[in-house]
Amino acid sequence: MSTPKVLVIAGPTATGKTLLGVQVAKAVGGEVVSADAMQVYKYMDIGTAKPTPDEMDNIPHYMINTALPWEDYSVARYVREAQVHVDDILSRGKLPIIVGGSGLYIDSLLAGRTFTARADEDLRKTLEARYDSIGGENMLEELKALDCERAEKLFPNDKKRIVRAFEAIEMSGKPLSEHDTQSKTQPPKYDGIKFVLTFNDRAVLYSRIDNRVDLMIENGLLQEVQSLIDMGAGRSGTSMKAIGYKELVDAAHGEITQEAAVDKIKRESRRYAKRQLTWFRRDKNASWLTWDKTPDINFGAEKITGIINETK
RNA sequence: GCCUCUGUAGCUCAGUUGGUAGAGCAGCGGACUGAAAAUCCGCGUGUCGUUGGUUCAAUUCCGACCGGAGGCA
Repeated sequence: MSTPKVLVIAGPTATGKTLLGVQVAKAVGGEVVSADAMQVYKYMDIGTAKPTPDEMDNIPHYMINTALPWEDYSVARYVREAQVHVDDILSRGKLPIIVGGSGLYIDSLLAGRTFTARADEDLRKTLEARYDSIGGENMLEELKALDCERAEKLFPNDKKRIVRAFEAIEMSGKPLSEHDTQSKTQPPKYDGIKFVLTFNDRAVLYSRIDNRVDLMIENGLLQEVQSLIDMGAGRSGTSMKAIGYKELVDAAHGEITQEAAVDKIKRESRRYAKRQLTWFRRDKNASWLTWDKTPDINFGAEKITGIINETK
């Protein structure tokens, strides 16, 4: 049995992924599986640029609104749930189209990765407290004895990953590096035909991002954030770390002005787009679709459709 | 028109008692295996307004010019 083929449309924010995904879906008989770490949250529509029913245009979309903003979410959960949809689409003879900008989610889904369990709240808190009290240097030194390979890749300030490395050992009884190495030997679950969207000129991408943020504000992002606060979405949750939300929550608490918040959202979005590009550049199997001034959806859809039909 | 101040990185500015310059912000590159829109690592990117002069050497001193701010008229 050969590895099933799926289409991937990735790229930084504001490059036309949503529209292109739908158009290709219509052309080849596909359904969209979103790969976006923030669109999974219900009630977060404007700030995550979630596709509207209009934009979806009767093409089924999965992995959107599958979690609540106050829930803990993770790649592991994403992969588990998304796989079910991808397999279901395949079983009906249709093409799964993975559309999104969360590189880790896309790669993990294609690889069919499994993850070592996460710690319960208590263990994590204990590890974090230890990091805070003895410091990153010492913590890394201790990690060397348990998982040298992992420790050498990490920096003292990377609290999140250091804590996670200890946690993984506690939960699985083996070093994280061992798990990673082992997982790399697994054959991929899906064969992704990958496309990455971007702009020829970085400045064009950035000005689109700025415009998009202004539009989000016009469309009521402030109210959306306020209603999330009213619903009790605390600042500590993952969802409220999303760009556009954390800044406006700060503004709602009077810590920064609204104007400063909007500027920061733009800047953070630009940086995020840059990080996304770094991630996708690493993938040598991806084809790039480089727009000039504006996304040429028809051109892109034709090109992708052509390639899909060839590989059938 | 005259006088004073000012012109250094994309922006705000520091600095060189003459030996071609450095901070913050912005920006750029990279990493990433249960928080990933998260988290972390690395990198000054510059005809020092222009043009003459003095000098072994000028971004620095002097002159002129151009641009900006203020004052007097």
